Amino acid sequence: MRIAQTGYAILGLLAIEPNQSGYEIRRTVRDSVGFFWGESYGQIYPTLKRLSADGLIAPTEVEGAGKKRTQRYSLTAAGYAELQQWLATPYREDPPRDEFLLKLFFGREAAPEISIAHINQYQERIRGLLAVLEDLERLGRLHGSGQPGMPFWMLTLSYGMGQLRAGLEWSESAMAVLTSQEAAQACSQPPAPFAPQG
Amino acid sequence: MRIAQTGYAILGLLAIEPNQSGYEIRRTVRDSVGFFWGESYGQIYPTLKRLSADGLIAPTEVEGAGKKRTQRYSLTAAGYAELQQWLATPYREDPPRDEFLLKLFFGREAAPEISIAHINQYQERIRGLLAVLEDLERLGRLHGSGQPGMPFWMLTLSYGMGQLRAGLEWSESAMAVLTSQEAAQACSQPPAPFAPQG
DNA sequence: ACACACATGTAATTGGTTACATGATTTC
DNA sequence: GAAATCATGTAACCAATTACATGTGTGT
Repeated sequence: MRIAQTGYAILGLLAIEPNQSGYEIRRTVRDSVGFFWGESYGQIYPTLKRLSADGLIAPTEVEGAGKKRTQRYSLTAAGYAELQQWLATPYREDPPRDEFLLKLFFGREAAPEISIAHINQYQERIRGLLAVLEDLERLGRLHGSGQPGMPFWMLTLSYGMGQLRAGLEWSESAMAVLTSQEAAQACSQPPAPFAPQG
Repeated sequence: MRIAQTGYAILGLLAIEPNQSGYEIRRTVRDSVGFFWGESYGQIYPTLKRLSADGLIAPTEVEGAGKKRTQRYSLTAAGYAELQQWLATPYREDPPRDEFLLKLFFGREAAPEISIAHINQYQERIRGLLAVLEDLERLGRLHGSGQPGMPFWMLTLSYGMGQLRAGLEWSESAMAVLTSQEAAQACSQPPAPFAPQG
């Protein structure tokens, strides 16, 4: 009966909106929490089976048949209890792994243009995400009254926006550094000595 | 000859400081890039073997023997080339998974105190990290002249600090929201209906 | 006719963590 | 004498991604 993160994500989404299929859950994830959470079909469908077998969710509605069939699920009381218990425990602080920062950290082993390209990639992604979050916020303000989860959703949104804006600001100063004399000089110095036998 | 992230992390660290053992590499990771990167022994030692077999690193120094023995490695020319090639490719944008935000997103399914506890946990972690980064920055300024990688290291540091400070600021406003009438009200409303068969 | 969204699922692979096992050396 | 750090390594496990397989319905 051990449940992984994906399981709790599904329980939570079904608590907000019951009677969803695997396909719909995945779309909901993408469109609402996509900027801080992701799920793939390869994870969702088996997890749905598992949660159902454990009695934490139950199939509610079936539409169509055979290859064209939509199976929807809802939370059971046990599933809701499980979700609440999970919510009540401290969140897991998993080890960070940021390849962007790692490449930047090693930046002096390459030409400055390489790091500049990474920052460009970063800025593009950030700007894209920021646009998405702004849309999300606007939509939330319009259609969101009556939705009891809204204050919490907005909290995650404002978190994301704060992080993104800070990242964008930093990236400007990073650009300044990378186009400076200092960076060019650092990159032009010879690398540390190698071992023989290449 | 396919190398994973851990491999590149090791190559990069050996490019900065040659002649390091697995143990030292792990310490270096923890103490210098620990706020955005982590490595475990279970990953480091097998990877060192592999990189060595592939000729990207080579054993340079051995100290002691038997159970007490330190095996150090350095980059080969091929390893440095591999590192540079990796640096020159766009960084991988892996799917985000932030359990903190997920729990906060589902916050209305629990009592407000639950979410407040999460924010407290968050603030504590952030403040701890911020202190670490400030130390790191101070140390860098003192002993860091002559280190050609310094500008890049400082870039990752300022990135981290920017993110942390933005997070801290956000957390204050989040606290205000969570202690408000609005939050209490949202949490007191009944959950969405369950399926039968619990 | 073609592409895209709908819809469910499996299999292979990966890249990692955690726990375990062992022992020497240093510090309090 | 206990605890922490130094030091290397293996085995079990895990949760996830990716690619594959299959087919329907809708819009252009």
